[in-house]
Amino acid sequence: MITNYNKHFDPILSSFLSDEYSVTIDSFEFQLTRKEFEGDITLVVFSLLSHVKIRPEDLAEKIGHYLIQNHEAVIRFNVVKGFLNLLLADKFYLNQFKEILTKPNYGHHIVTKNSPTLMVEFSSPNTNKPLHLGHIRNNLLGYSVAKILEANGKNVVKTQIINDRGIHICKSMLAWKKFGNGETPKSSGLKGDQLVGKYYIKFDKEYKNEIAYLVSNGQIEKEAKKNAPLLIEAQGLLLLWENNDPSTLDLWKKMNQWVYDGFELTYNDLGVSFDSYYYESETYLLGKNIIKKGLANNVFYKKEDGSVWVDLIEEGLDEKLLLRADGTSVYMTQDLGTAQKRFEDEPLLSGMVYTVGNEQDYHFKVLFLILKKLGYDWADDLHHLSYGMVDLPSGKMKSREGKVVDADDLISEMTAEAKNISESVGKLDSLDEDVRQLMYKKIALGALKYFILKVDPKKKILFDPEASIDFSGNTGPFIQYTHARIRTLIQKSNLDLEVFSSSIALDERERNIIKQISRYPEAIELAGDQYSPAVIANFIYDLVKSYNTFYQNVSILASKDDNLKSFRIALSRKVADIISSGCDLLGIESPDLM
RNA sequence: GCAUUUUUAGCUCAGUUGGAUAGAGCAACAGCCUUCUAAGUUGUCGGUCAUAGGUUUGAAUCCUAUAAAAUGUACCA
Repeated sequence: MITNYNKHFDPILSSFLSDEYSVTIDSFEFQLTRKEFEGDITLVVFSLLSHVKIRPEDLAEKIGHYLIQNHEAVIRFNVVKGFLNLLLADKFYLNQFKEILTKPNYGHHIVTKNSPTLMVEFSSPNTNKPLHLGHIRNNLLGYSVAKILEANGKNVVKTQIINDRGIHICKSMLAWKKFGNGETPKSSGLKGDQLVGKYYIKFDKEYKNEIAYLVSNGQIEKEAKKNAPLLIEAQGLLLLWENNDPSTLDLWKKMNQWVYDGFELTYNDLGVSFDSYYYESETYLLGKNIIKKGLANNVFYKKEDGSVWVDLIEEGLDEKLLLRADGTSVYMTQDLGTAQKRFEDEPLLSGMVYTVGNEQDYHFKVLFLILKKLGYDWADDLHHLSYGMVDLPSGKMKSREGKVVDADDLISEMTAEAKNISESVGKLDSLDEDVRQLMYKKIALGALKYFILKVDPKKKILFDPEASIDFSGNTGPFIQYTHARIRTLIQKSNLDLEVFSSSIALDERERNIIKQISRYPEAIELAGDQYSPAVIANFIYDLVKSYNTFYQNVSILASKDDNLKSFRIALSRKVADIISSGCDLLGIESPDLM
């Protein structure tokens, strides 16, 4: 179904049906005509039959005749079963195109101070290990969705909650203390997050050794896992941290800072950024006041041992623990508190989007339900942007075991590959060395981002490091390349003004392009409704395909007719603008040269 | 066991929310660079839309059952 023709045809169809059959229908269903039939758009007549009791062919025929006589855009029609195919005048498309040209930020809704504010949370890393491919998907998705929501007229606050405390952080701290010999990012030349990650892996290795040793001395594995000295020591460190032990806090701050510095570099490479930050070390005690409130309202209840629970069995879920018997909070408690805090921090906030993997579908279902039960009016405006895992052929990535596709490694490998390919096809040779290096990176990231964003978020991605990511076909570089080609074409055209009259006979390919670009606003809205960059990616790809067949078959600059040439350049420019805009929504750069 | 999600060409994915004869890329094969950039383009090959029922004028799309896979299943975060 398409909607951008409704404003042109709904009124006239509506009045026809009311005059002829005394029925009131004010919206009609159109679709693009299949290429094996003559026509541009197709009115699907079937859905009208419940109101008008005649054969679909007859109704279609009548409507067709009426439109020819009463709507200047319709020049021919044919009827196949219940489908009324309408052929529209070139002038209609030219006018449509001219209308598009007058809208500077075509497809984007304007954001004002009064627009609703949304918080989009993504990234949310642990500070004990570097980012891997799974985090890349999270970052790209969150960032792109934030952009898409902006394009849909929302004020967006991009935020992340940093998981900077807990036993896992203490593990890497302890390993560094014991085995690090004072190693720093400076002394080792390692990126800070890589360095800390190294000690997280080191901990796991030594810990496993200890378990093996204990088991060989007769302990059961389950016991050995609890009794290993390293684990006990790490737990001790967590206790010291919670009691604000100065030297522990110092080490914690120092190592976290290394990680933040390292992450910053990776975020820069990925081109993502944030407007605000939340730290779990500051929020992990929040939420207890909500528990009190819930108890007072009988939304929650207390068990004999003093633990607090919520009963969601009526909603088809389970009972969920909110506060342990000893009064300490759990993950859910924190999230309740953090949500509330954010609405206090941002007075204009009207909703939130959580970019978190589908492992936590259940958690967010429960979280949102509890907030709703507690009566927060914003509880209906929370959305869990759930996405599938990125798996390796060998299974799940496990950073403890070092079985990951490291984000930094992947980016540098792809940059090297972009360089290889550029050199072998002889592109970019004219550029300076440093500009060229930047270009390789833009192309590499274009490939990576598109590879990830073009698939529906909820589907899992299987990434084969052996196969690597393509640079030709349905890929980011293909889109970037088409964009660059159009930009140089425009430059070579040397036209000061792209003004043209409406007396042009359009080529079928040109009509197709106009049809496609006129649907860009729909695509942006759909992407926003579905929180799915894939919608944009696929839209842009289709447009690029259409433009390429046009480009391949029409010598644009060779045209003797200035009017036609102006039109074609204007069309090309609009296509380039939309590609560029779409890439921007995906966080992909679209260089003018390539 | 229960819950959620996924299943479309050899591989990776689309499929405009129920419309006509299901589309791309990769891979394989055959063409197109003296013409605006060949990371391109034209064509060939490739389909029991997991399976079986149902609803409907019409189903890859909605419902039910079955199968396979992934994830979750509460005092980890």
